[in-house]
Amino acid sequence: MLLSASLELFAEKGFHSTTMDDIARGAGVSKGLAYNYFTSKTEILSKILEDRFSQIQLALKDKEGCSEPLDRLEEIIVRRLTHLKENPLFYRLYYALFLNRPTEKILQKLIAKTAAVSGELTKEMDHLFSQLGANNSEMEAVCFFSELQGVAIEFAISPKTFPLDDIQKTLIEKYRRLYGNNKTRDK
Amino acid sequence: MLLSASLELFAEKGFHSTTMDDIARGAGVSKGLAYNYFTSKTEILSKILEDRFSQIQLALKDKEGCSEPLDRLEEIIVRRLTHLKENPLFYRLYYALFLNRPTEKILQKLIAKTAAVSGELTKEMDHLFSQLGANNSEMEAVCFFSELQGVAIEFAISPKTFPLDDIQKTLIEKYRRLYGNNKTRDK
Amino acid sequence: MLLSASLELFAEKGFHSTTMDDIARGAGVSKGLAYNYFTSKTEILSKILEDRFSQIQLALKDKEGCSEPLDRLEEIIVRRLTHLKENPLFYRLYYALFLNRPTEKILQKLIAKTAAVSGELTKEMDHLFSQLGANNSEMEAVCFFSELQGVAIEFAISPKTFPLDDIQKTLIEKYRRLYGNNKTRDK
Amino acid sequence: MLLSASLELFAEKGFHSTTMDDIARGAGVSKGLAYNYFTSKTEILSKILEDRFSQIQLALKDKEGCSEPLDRLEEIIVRRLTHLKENPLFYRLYYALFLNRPTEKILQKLIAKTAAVSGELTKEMDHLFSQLGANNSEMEAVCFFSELQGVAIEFAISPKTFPLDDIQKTLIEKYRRLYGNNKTRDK
DNA sequence: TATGAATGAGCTTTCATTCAT
DNA sequence: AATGAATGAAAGCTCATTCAT
Repeated sequence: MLLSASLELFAEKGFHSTTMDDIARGAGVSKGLAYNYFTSKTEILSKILEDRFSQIQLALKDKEGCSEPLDRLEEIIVRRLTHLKENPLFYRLYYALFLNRPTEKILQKLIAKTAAVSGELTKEMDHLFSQLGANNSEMEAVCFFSELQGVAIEFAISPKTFPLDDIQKTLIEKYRRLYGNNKTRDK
Repeated sequence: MLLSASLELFAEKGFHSTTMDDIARGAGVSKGLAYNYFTSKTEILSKILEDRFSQIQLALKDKEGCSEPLDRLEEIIVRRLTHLKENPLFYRLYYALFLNRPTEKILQKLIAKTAAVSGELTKEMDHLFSQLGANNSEMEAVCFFSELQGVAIEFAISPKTFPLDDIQKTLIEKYRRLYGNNKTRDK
Repeated sequence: MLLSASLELFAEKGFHSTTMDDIARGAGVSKGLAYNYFTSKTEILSKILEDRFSQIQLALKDKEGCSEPLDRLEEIIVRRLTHLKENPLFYRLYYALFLNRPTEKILQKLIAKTAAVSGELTKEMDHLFSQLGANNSEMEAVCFFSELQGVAIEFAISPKTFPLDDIQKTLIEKYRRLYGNNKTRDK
Repeated sequence: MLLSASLELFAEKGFHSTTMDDIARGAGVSKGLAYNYFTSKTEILSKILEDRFSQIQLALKDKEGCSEPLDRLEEIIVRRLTHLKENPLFYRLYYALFLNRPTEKILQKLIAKTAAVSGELTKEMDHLFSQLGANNSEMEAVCFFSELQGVAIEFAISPKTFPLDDIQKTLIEKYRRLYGNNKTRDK
């Protein structure tokens, strides 16, 4: 309860503009009780990040099914955007943290961790794009990753108005058009 | 001087984590003098935003040259990413502000303004994509915009390591492949 | 149990640095239960003081035996230092309280009481020293009292390393040498 | 100014019972300004200790003059009690700290330092007492040291009523009587 | 009798802002 | 135009005390 109230406030107002009074009020408890559960405001933030972090890893990892590369690409897009759709607040907070790197050691570690995961994912995409016959699969992977990130951020900023489902379709279609013919071409 | 020092600090540490002492020290002036130039820390931020804002409008507006749609698309990408490359700090600050909406009225207005400009741009892109024969030109425009945003943010976060030039090429090539044949098809 | 745990903690960390959590944990009971026995943290402290206070009075009072003044002096030294050796924690707490006078009324009263007892004791010593032929028996008494106090504090601070037994011997010998010959001289 | 106000308050009420508001009010400045001078309440305390510490070392060190041992003993007593008379508040604070060892690292170090100095002094006294022909010069030194400490504490607790000058005389006379005849005896 | 979750007053500390110089 | 000492409101956090169970 406290964590979800905090997430909402952190995402909306930012970590620093959110006071412990805000959090306590938001969670319907006293400030003192909040400090029974967590030792500091920073710890609340890091717990939020940790909690979702494992989820994200599970949700986003390419399951390396035996399916076609293009299907896997689609699957990756869908999985990522679905997770995004279910956690808009978290992603908003997460990207905000990324943008102005916190000074706290713990948070820096967590952020570094997620960056490492993104790096891995990009490598996997690299492989996938090379399978799809991309000229420069590495750049293609980075580009793809940034693209998804961009969509994620736009949605995170205005989850109510951003047409995520349509964008998802558009994205998938785009990549199908880009790489759908390669194989036939190769033949 | 004061504005550029502030921009650097705001971008790096975030608005709230930057103190007026930091700013004064960074600009090599006294705190008192800073308050002769600006009435508040918030005003410094809003001046930074305003200053760049006109630039951005000039730099990014589609000049509606008579050239081919595909060339115009390329031009838009290049112009935007060039501007980004020249102002990484500003973009980092800008996106951070977008992510945790400030409570100050002035800042909210400025943000709303830039959002409006983005909206216009998206409309223009809509038109462009329809010229290019996109099925759903509106979504295509939003998607394109998000894509650029994503690249921008990735670069803003790590301007030294992100391969912006390569990504630019990749992006352009991608769109050329996506829409390059449409016309011939139409013929 | 609660009182002895409290004494240990108060003596070691000081009254203010000891929390009710510390006390409850130290005594192996819940915080709530501690408040069933005592109405406040201050009350715990005052009960500790009161409890030992009667002991002290009994233990230290000069029994005015019919023995020789010098023997009585020795007896007083022994009695006091023995009591000290058996209650190092209490003395440490007691002297600490004396040094920074607490603001609570109850504690002030208790401290005033013990001061009164010390005053009485000093008077008795005055009498004793005049029997022993001291020039300025009153100052001698105060001096003696301070001396014992000093030894007590040194021992209270580091009960494990301070050589109390040897010091006791030294003290006794010292006073025997100081006043041992007086009588014979007087003869 | 701030340091002396703090010393007064710390000595009177104890470190923990003194708030930064008390200190600021006592020094006639705002709380904020106090934090311009010192980074924390603990730092104020440690500065007080450090400041006086060098004084104490200078004031108390046995100058090892060529004079007679007994004269040197007297000199040591006089020097110490004079310094005490001039800094009653400091000594009160100092002894209080000694009694309930603070948890802060810096303070512990300072206290350890002073303890080391006391140790040295005791060694010097050991030497002096052996010169004076004491049976057990080490214990005699410890005893002497405790004695002075006891007088110091009594005075520190009630500087207005404790007859320090008379006690000083009494002490000196006592030691003269104890060791004054030794030499002649030896002859 | 016994618990520990819950409270809130009060503490230390920070920092945007002011102002005497 | 320029300084930085000074302010005070507000933040994070602690802990004696209460209370539902």
